[in-house]
Amino acid sequence: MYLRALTGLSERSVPTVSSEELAAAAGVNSAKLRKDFSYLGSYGTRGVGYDVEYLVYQISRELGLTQDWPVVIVGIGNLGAALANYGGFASRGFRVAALIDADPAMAGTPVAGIAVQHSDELEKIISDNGVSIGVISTPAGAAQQVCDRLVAAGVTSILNFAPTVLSVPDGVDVRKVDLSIELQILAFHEQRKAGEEAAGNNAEQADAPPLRATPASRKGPDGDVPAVMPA
Amino acid sequence: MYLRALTGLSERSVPTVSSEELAAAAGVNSAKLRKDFSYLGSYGTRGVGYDVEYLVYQISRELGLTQDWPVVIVGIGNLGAALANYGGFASRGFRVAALIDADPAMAGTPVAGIAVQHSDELEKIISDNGVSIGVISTPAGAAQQVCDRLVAAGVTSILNFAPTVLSVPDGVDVRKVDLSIELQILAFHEQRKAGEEAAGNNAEQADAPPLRATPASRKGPDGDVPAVMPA
DNA sequence: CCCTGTGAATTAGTTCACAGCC
DNA sequence: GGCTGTGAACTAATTCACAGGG
Repeated sequence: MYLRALTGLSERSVPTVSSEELAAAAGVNSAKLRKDFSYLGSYGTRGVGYDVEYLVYQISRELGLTQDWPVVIVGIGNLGAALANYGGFASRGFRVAALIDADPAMAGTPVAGIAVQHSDELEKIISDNGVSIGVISTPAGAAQQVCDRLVAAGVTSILNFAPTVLSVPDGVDVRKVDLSIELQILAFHEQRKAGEEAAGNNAEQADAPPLRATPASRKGPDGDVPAVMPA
Repeated sequence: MYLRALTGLSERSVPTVSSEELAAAAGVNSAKLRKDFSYLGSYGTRGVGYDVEYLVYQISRELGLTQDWPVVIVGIGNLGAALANYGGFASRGFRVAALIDADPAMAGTPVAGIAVQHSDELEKIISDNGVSIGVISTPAGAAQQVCDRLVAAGVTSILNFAPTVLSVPDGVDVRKVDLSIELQILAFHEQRKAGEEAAGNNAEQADAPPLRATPASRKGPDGDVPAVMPA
């Protein structure tokens, strides 16, 4: 989050920022930002602020983005192709080492400038390129099987776009991206906006989903309107 | 999160779950789950647990997923097409009301069974369909302009896949999806795995990024290894 | 004098532990 | 007897507020 804000400043050639400014850009309290950064080291200058470029580098390094991460994308449908074309990867140290698809007809087709390879080659590709991160954008039915092969071939981190829960052995990380979750969050806020005819509430881009003031004790079938929760 | 776990149970026709079981499936503590659910009402039965279908419905309703949300997708490249084809939307109450692209050559082309419409029609489509949620999957350069038109036409929630920060008036929600963030998180854990030659650490799919034990006081140029933070 | 870095104070979130109900 | 619902206890996160350096 901080890195994204800093990258923006960097692009606009801003040389330094104060915790106050950067916190505003990132949408957090400045004390929180200073405390967060203090865990990385003392990279600021009292009376001045933080050097943007230096901080970008330090955060990138801490996040492991200064090294080269070869990744493979398995499942080159629309989503796989979109990911292969996604500009944000390269600038973060991610290199698309290979695109893999089970469809023999796809083999050889260039997507984002890289020829798609058949899944028979999966194990060889992983070991030849020393890939430790795999992206799964196959249909749900194929995901677990692909996952098992990736893991057996040595992949230890998996980004799963398929709508299935993957099971993996200990020591392997899986992160699941559900494209509808964000829409659900928007719909939730949207619903609350609509229900705000009564009180004179403030509408903004809050992230917390307020519901009810106290644990409540309703029961029985529904029908009523969402209420209000702590914070 | 709970809803996803419950949907899985529902598909396997499991009639009831205890807080313990559901908590395990969702990866949280059972007391937390019970407290969370208590904010929605008393939907469990002591000695038995929660009725899966009933709970699915109650949570869906609270999240606003039992109503129909027409959405438009603007920018029908690979990503837009992938989103249009994404199965997870329909099951959550999201209905793709229209696909919009600025390229006149795209107009009329069916994507996911829906004919792409030209962006000249944007305002009319929004108002005819009562759309309040828009998805932007255009290139970065077009995003702000599209956003402005959506907002002017009455859209009050925007899901932004373009790699830009959008500015919107008060009362409009924007959520940004950065596909590389999840990869960054994986890379971070991956880096930490690699750096674990020293201590006999436990590797698992932790979500928290541990860094250093105490605010620290290093300075000067880099070169050293990530350290360890609170929890 | 401005702005960082950080203990102390405060606020929020989680877990415990058990009364109460099925 | 088993499991929910929830105050109380505990743990974590955030913010305050200010000493101290540039």
